[in-house]
Amino acid sequence: MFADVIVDITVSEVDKIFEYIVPNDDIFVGSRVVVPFGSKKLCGIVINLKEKSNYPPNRLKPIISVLEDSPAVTKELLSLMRYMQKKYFITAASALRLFLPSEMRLGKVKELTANFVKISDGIDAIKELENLKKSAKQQKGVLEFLIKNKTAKLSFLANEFSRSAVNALEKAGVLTVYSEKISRNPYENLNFNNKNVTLTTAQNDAISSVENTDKTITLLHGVTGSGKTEVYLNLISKTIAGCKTAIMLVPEIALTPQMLKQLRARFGDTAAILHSGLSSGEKFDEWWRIRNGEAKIVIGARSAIFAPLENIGLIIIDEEHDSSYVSEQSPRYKTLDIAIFRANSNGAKIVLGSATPSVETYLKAKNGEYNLVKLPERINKRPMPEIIIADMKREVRRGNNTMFSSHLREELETCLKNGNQAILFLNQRGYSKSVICTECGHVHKCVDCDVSLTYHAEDDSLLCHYCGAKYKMISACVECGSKYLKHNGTGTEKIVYELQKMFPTAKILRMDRDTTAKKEGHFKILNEFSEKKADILVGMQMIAKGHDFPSVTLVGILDADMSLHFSDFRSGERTFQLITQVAGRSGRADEKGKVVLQTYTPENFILRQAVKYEYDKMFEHEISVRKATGFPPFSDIIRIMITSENEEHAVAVTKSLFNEVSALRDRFPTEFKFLACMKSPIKRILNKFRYQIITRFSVGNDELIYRLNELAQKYTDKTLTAYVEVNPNNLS
DNA sequence: AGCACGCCGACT
DNA sequence: GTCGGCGTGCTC
Repeated sequence: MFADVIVDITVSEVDKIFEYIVPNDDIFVGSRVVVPFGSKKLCGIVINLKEKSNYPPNRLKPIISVLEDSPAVTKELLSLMRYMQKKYFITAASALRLFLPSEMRLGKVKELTANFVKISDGIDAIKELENLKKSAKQQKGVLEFLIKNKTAKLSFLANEFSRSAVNALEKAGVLTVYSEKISRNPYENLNFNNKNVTLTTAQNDAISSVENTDKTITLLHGVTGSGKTEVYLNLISKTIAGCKTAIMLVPEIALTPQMLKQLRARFGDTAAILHSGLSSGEKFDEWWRIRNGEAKIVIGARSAIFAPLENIGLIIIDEEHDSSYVSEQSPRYKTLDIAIFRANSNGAKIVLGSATPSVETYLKAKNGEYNLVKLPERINKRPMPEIIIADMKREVRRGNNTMFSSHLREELETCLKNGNQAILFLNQRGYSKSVICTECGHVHKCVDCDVSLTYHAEDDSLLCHYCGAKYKMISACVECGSKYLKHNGTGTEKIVYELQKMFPTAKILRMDRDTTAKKEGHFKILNEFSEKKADILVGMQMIAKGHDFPSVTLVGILDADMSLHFSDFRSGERTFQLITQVAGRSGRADEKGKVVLQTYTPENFILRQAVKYEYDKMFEHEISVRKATGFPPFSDIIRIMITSENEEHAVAVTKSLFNEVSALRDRFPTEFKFLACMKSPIKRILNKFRYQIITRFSVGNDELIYRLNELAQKYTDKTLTAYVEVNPNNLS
């Protein structure tokens, strides 16, 4: 027998099938194997078994070994691999890597073992207990425990009683110490409290709508606090009861623990967690629990969509509008594409949940392509928090040049006086956005990127937020030597500093990438805040996502304009989503929440709708603009990005690529709506110059996208990369 | 991606 | 005369 094998090398030159001789019969399609490849041994996946080979028999080599008794990759995932290969122009090997924990590359499988203790065979433990010396209290304890529980972890016994007591008993032959494979259990110290909830009529209606629709995808449009999570949990419960499995995706790793908590409370160990933040060992163990059917529910961030579940009945994508569902680095896949593929091959349903769906999704729901379900009211009919606009132009006119409007200041005072908590939101980390010389106007930039450096007061450094480079703070301008440097733009660090001056006794916490860098950093800060150990939490977008703080009564959005005037066709809807999400953090318990939204453009249409929670009006407005301008969802924006350390080379390649794409446009004139080439807005990152060709054409023209990919690949070599992005999240 | 094979310059 | 530079091409 012969096997078609994909070897674990992710370059396009080796993206083909290699044939091997199968030495014995314990092999399946999807099995992981070790094969000789040139002068090396490599790991590979069997994608086909056959009786005949096309390759010269004298050059065929045999498979060295089969790594597991059962196939690691299911047939469904193998066909997903082929789908992704075509759709995203990626190698089979890089698709397969998404399906397997990284532990399983190179065949370096580590299993975690622990030492266990049991009563030795043929020993009468009760008798031994009587024979113990009266002084041997610890040994007595160990024996009694083992009589009750049969086995125990050595580390547990050593801790609870004493290591020497166990040693003594082992020496006497009463106990045996043995080692056994164990599963790591991520978040095992989460405590679960199962509360029984009665569903509202709206929630029940939503559930039956998902169950009864003949459409694959349901959009669950529920305002913040409308109880979407309960709907998810019930749908999962019904899926499991029907002997099927479920995947639940949340936008951020930081949100998985609290979701897992709720799933474990209800479903126990059948819930598994899968995301890139787990240690590789944890990931490996959870992956196998899913693969062998022990776990039937998978919770995770984007990559959990590749969970090795079989017989999937339900896929939930919570906060579907979130940009994290699109992978920005290669392989650039869209989570919904994958979800639809898997739903189709399993006969599963997809539920997209959001308070502020992306306009693309909402349009499809309104057009009847998706089933649309609404949860228009908050649980217990709590009112939505009141959003007050603070006009910062007027503040400036009154001589207030701080980041705090008088309105926000007053609200903060009342909030603190009443012993409540506040959250302040700002989308800029660090102390100041940039450092500028007041004499010559030079802005200090990163050596490798065309990006201004952000000052971080914490360690008196300048940080590049694109490549992560860290520099010592300068004392004089590098251009003219002037000592008069000015900080431009305010970041979270500076906000904390100024807040502390305003409210000297208040305890303030800051949450951004800098303070959460350590493992479980999120947890620590959020816990501290929810335990009311701090009065004010200052942070970036991450604090806006799904965390519940019952005593928060005030939310301040310090700079609502920052995202609004971002030069991106999605900035309007993004701003609306952000405001709604942040506002949702306020007034969760009995007290009504308030939101102060600071802006220099209070007349802006999007802001005025956000204040009234008028999602539909925002949608109508956005969709009419997109229709008039031919932007998504009425077209796909395709960007070909050309990056190289050699600028001339990049320019030359951009030109020839542009000519080729132009020729393509001339052949399909009705498809193309726009075509241009230009320098990228950030023209250099990590010492690579960035040029781009931007085009818009008819929605879903996979054929054309494939051709552009072919063109881009043709120009890619060691010194230059060209790649295609479809509807990228940002165009910088 | 590795790695071997292979053809030209600086050295003991 | 030999060591080694990294260009080119192959891996079932």
